[in-house]
Amino acid sequence: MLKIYNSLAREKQDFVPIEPGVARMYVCGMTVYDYCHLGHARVLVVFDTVRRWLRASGLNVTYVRNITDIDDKIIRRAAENGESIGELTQRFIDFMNEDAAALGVERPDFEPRATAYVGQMIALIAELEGKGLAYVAPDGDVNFSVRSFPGYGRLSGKSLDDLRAGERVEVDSAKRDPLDFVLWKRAKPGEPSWPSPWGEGRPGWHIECSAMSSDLLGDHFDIHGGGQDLQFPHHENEIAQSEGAHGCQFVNYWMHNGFVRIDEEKMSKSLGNFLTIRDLLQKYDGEVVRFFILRAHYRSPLNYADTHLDDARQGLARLYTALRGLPLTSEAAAPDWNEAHAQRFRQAMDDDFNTPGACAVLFELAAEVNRGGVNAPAAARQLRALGGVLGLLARDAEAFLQAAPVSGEAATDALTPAAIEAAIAARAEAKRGRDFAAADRIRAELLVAGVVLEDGAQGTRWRRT
RNA sequence: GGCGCGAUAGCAAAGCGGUUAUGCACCGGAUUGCAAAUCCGUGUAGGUCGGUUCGACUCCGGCUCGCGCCUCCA
Repeated sequence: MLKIYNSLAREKQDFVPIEPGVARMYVCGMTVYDYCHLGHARVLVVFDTVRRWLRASGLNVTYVRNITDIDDKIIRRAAENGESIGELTQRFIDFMNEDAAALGVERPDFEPRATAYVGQMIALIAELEGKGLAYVAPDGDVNFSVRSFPGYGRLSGKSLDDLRAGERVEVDSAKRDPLDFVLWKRAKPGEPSWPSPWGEGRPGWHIECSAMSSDLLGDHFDIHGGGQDLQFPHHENEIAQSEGAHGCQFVNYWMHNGFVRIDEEKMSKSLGNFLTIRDLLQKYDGEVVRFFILRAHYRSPLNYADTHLDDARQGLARLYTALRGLPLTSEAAAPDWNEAHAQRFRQAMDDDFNTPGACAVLFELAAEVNRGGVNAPAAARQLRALGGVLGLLARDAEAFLQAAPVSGEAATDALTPAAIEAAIAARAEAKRGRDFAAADRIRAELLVAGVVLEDGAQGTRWRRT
């Protein structure tokens, strides 16, 4: 039985889908005005893995991840660049898709763009206005009235009075309560706008997700995910909008992934430690990055450091080493769920997506393979199959182990496979003449170039460090 | 100020009231011309003080330290 930590209940709960055999999930995606960073990578990978596990559990999953393609930052960035909003957002949507693919993230079933759902947003706002939950402020914006929605603060565990007492809530005279938030922004000159019952304007951020999720998944669905930082106010506001408008429960299970830190410091542009996925892929294989993310539990903080990525690379290399010689089948094979390792794997994943525990099982399988014996071939197939459930180990083992650096200095200097094979042949010749000094010199030179040799019964194999 | 989370061996990271997590690194052995890879093995844990218990890393409480949200943010 799958258990999910539900942020709403603040405890692990059995996952019971609304419709038996079906899981509907929505995850807050990117605002597309810049490159995706490591924090985005974590949301991408974590919920991709959630989706894969739900599917492996036999559920028919519908996965929606939205794209915010209209917002203050986008408008500003496009103006700075002197390009249209459409050009800017499309470019970064393409980059996002490239980055996600490098991390082994599958495309969601739906990737709705906010600008394609303005009609639904207007309808939703009108609904809220009709129910007395929204009002037109003196400045022309339409705001949501948090005081009119009982239960506001339930997800974040905040009470309106506590929030009001806080000093960081900005006082805005146009709002009846400082916590009220904008549903519809009145157009300013030169900004993109849409016609509405409240005049020309554009939607607020929070209303997007309420409109797109109910349109694609219904007014009540199973799982809603996102980064921890969205719990308040974004998700709190989504609940207020959706439940306020529809009068029914919005989401059954709320999932929030933890933050990424860099060298024990919060990742931020001002500290200059802001890592984009692109930067990271210069140094590390996308699958290594994915493995790094999955080796920590999704709710824990994840600290980035080069040494941790190096560790992840070494670990993944161990798994791939165990898969050497296993032919790659065109169809991803399903695991044998009756087998002991698979059962432990399932137990871990069923416990709130305990991917570190699941990875441990992968290593146990690798040891089983390496030990040899009659069970080794089955263990290798099982290793590949269970890895596949996590979106890992889908490549040919030698291809992974011999993969050259993608870019940067290391890529330019990297020896070609042909050069390496030539060196190996020269070394074999030296060995035949029992000139071990010459053979060792060749091996040492290759090692300096990042190539390790392994002499085996069937000749010499190589891999990159 | 309000609300919440965490502290596990050199590093990373899980489960678990009594029996090996796991990975990286390290050490010993096997293997190898020597290595590498692999196997076998040893060692290194559970912030601190107290409580519950026959027994606690695991439950409860205090303390210390670290972190997050309360503002756009994955």
